[in-house]
Order: sequence, then structure tokens, then C-alpha cells
Amino acid sequence: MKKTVLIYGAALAVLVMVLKYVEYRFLVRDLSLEFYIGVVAMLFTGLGIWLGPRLTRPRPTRAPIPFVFNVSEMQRLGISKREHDVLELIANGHSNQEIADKLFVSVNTIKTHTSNLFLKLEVSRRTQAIQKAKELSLIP
Amino acid sequence: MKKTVLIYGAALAVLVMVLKYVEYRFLVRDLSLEFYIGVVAMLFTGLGIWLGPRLTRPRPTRAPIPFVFNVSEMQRLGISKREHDVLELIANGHSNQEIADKLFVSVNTIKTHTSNLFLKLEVSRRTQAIQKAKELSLIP
DNA sequence: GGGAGAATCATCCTTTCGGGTGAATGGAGT
DNA sequence: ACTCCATTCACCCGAAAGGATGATTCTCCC
Repeated sequence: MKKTVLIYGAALAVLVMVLKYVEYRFLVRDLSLEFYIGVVAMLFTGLGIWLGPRLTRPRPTRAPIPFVFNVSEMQRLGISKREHDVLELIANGHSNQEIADKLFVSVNTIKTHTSNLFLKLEVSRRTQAIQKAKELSLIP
Repeated sequence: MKKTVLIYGAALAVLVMVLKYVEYRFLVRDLSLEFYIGVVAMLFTGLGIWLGPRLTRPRPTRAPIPFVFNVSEMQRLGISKREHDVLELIANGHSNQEIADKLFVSVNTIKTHTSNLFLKLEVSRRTQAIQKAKELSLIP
């Protein structure tokens, strides 16, 4: 950032010097104001184009994981909170038993949740559920 | 594109007119050349910054699905082409039987492939395999 | 206070998966 | 010719997952 400002200033100074040099060295006094402005405009437009991405680049860096749950889709399919919890753990590669342990319920409960989940997502396997849930942005 | 060029030219013309106007209207003849250059440089640097992304925008547009298979990681894990095929179909939510039908081989073959796959990926369930394969960019 | 939906748990049964072992084939490289 | 490895297929067994059905509890809402 500081470097670009310095380059900017240096370019400006150098340009002025060059123009002055041309003006006095070759006694070219009839170069019109429009000509100067044209040259300067050209050069600094180029500088701006070069400078722009460098100054605004930090913005795209802020885009690592801006994930948001698609709540409307969840409501449309009638997926409850508990079912969504199970869905996330399924997508994380856990077995029904592991999910049951994590949520402090029995495996049968998880099996019920997954069954309802499959009905609502219109799938018949957990791998399909993962795929569909990602498509619908129900999970990251 | 044409529009931006027109805007560029128009801005240049307007600037010259404004300067001329200031110069003659208020008889401010002692504005130094450096001052003019400074103003012009400022303005056109800004123009360049504004213009830059518009001229170079087509580039980021070509980035809808820039997925590339992580070949080096596949080699490091010793995953063969056939195993990778199976991996993709698993991630697409297919059962072993369906994969067998798609690849015109027997279910037993697919089971062998998946077993080897799980060993190489150091997982024990297909849902985990999907997760890990995505992490390693072995699949989209 | 009764109904709706959620969350919970259970049982029974079938299908799918995963793990282990063994083996035949065919191509690439030594 | 021989080895290495990918690919193919088979069989067995146990574990996990999926499907169907029924039941209980609790909360939210009318």
C-alpha cells in the first residue's frame, strides 16, 4: 500500500521533470496545454488501471466460506431442526451409531430421523442425501 | 467497450473545457503547469481505477467450474483410474450394484475397488470417502 | 382441553456395505 | 521370460443401513 503511493508520487514527479526538461531543453514552448493534458491523462489512466486491482484486491480475499443455510428450502421440504442436525452429521461421514452417541439418543431415533429425511429429500441412500443437501445448500 | 472509450474521450474533452473555462473566465493565469498536471493525473488515475475492472472483467467470467483433479494427490495415494471412476460414482450417490451396471462389471469387482479405495483414503465408510475425496480435490 | 407436529424409542425384516481371503487375466516394464 | 500391478470375479460373514409400523411424551397453538 505504502509502496503504491510512493510509486504514484514518484511517477508524478518524474513526469513533471520530463515535461519541464522537454520544454526547456528543446525550446518546444508551443506544445499546447491540450497535448500535455492528453499525455498525462493517458499515462495516469494506465497507472490507474494497473493500480486498481492492487488496491482493491484484498476484497476477494474475504470470500473463503460465506455459507448460509437455505432456510426457505428447508421449510419448503419440512425439514425439522433435529433432522437437519442428523443430516449434517451424515454428511460428515458418521454412522447412525456415532450420530446417536453425539446427540445422546438411541440409534432407533436416528434411524427414524434418517428415514423421514430420505422421504423429504426424495432419496433412498445417505450418499444421495448428501449430494442433494449440498445442491439445495442445506449443508456447506 | 465502445461505451467506455466514448466516456474516456468525453471526460478528456470536458476536462479541457473546464480548465479553459476556469482559465479565461476568472483570469486565473497563474495556475502552474504542475497544478494542471496534478489535477489531471488525479482524475485520470481515478478513471483508470474505475475503468480497469470493466476492461478486464471478461477474464473472471470464464471461471464457472475451474475444477481440476488433484493428480499429484491421486498418485501419492496410489489411486488407480478405475478406482477413481468408482469414487466419483459413489460420490454421486450410487449403490455398488448401480456402479457395477454402469461400468459393465460385477458387483464383486466394485466391492474390491471400494475396499481398496477405503484403505488408500484411510476411511471405512463411503460417506467418509466422499468427504475426504472432496477435501483432497479428487472429485468436484 | 384437544389437535398437530416434533422428538423419542422399539421391533421386525430386507438390502446394502464393509472386511477378509483367494484367484485368474492381461498389460507394462526389466 | 518374469515380475509387478491393475482389473476382474467369487464366496463368506457380520455389521450397518434402509423400510414399515406403532407407540409415548412434550410443546405449541387454537
